[in-house]
Amino acid sequence: MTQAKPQGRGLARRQAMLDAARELFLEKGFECTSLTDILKRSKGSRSTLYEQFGSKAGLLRAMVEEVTSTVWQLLGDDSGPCTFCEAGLIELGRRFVYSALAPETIAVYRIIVAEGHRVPEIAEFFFNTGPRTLEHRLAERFRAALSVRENVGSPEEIAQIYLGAVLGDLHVRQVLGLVPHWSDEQIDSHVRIAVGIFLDGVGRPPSRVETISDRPDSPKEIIDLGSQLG
Amino acid sequence: MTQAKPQGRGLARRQAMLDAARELFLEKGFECTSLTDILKRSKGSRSTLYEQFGSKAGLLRAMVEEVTSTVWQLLGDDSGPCTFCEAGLIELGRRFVYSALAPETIAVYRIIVAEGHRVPEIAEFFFNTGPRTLEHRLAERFRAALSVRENVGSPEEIAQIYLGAVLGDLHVRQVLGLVPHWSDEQIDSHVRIAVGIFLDGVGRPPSRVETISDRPDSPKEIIDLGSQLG
DNA sequence: TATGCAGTGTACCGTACCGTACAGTTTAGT
DNA sequence: ACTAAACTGTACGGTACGGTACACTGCATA
Repeated sequence: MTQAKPQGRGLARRQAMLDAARELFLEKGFECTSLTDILKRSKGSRSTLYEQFGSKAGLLRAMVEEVTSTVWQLLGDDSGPCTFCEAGLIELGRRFVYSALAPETIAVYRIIVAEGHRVPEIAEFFFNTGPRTLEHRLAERFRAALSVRENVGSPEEIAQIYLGAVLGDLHVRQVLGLVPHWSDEQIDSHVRIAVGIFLDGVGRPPSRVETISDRPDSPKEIIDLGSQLG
Repeated sequence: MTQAKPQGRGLARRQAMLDAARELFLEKGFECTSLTDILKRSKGSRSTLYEQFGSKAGLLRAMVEEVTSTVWQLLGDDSGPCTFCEAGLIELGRRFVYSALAPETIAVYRIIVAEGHRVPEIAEFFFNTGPRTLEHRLAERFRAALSVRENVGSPEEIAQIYLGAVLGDLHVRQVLGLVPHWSDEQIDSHVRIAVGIFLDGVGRPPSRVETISDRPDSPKEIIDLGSQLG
């Protein structure tokens, strides 16, 4: 991302300013970063900045698009693992969570949440490039893999629930700054558990249609879920 | 919330200012709302505001605490429906989603995300009062209801996954302003589906231990989930 | 070397806003 | 009715920032 002179001095200055903006927005947020801060770090001049981006919002827009495009790239290639075996769901979930929790993603998310009303289209760009695309790809596969059963909802809804389960509250905690950083082990473990529940469920109270012996693959662990009705 | 003269003029003015601040922060965000705006709406004076709250951040803090305390109140009473039958999980999920998507909650969340670094403790207050408390209550019940099975994680983790699944991406979409408002039917349907998956799962590929005939409660709908390995 | 353009550095303008000060006005208690 | 305190309204200071203007510099080409 930080490389010199793609072509001509102009683009080099543009990139330097984008880099400085990205770093500073990530460190201090958008509002608290002044153009002077950015110029101090990028060694550029005010005139050049306005020539390249037109306004502070223009700079934000360019920076968000750059970060968004690169951070979700992991999810773009279908050449990954198999998608709907358990291992595939785990690997996909891992990639999604890593992308969603990357510091750049979190910073961009913070900025969009705060400034979204001023530059509305960037929120759409962010969400469409990331979660929405993934949801669609997942839903497509789900549609092919699952014949619909009543009360189970559309493939899109199932995909949304899968992503929600896999992400849990990791994202909220990160965005609110309640956690310094999640370790790889924590993420892996969380995703693994979520996928397990997504596939098998935690088990239904025995007072319903099924009996324990109806589920020979996991008999003991759902023993008294139903006795808790309070 | 908007009532006159709890006791003395002071508290009345304080409440009027809090109300105006809540409304305006909700409409325009924190940064874009000036004290002049608030004073214009609350009919109060600048001096009184500083006497009551000390600073703009103090006003924010008071407003966030008020909203947070009231909006999660729905979740506070255990006298609700049974907690772990399917109906109970659905009802609890509904309440959680409604609280999380309430306009006041969304607005407060936006503000905290944007200004959290300036007033760090309010983010903690928000999360602890809402999701964290609920997670703990859920986990406690889960611990009692489920005997642990290997690879399934702690009750806390299961609770987090439950909340994540139930919320799906509704919250993100709302926060990013991509949706005007969710209808009650949409929320109800989403929660119902999520709880279904949480309890039963979507079904595991037949290439694993179980066979189709092992799950007589939902035989047809999981036919070729495994054939999709990419 | 001469020329022109791209980029630089800085000074400046207008504006918006937080926070304070202060004189005037309303309310409540005696 | 008198007085003290609470509240109002406004004006002002200080500051920070976005955006513009403009003179200056360095590099590349003819």
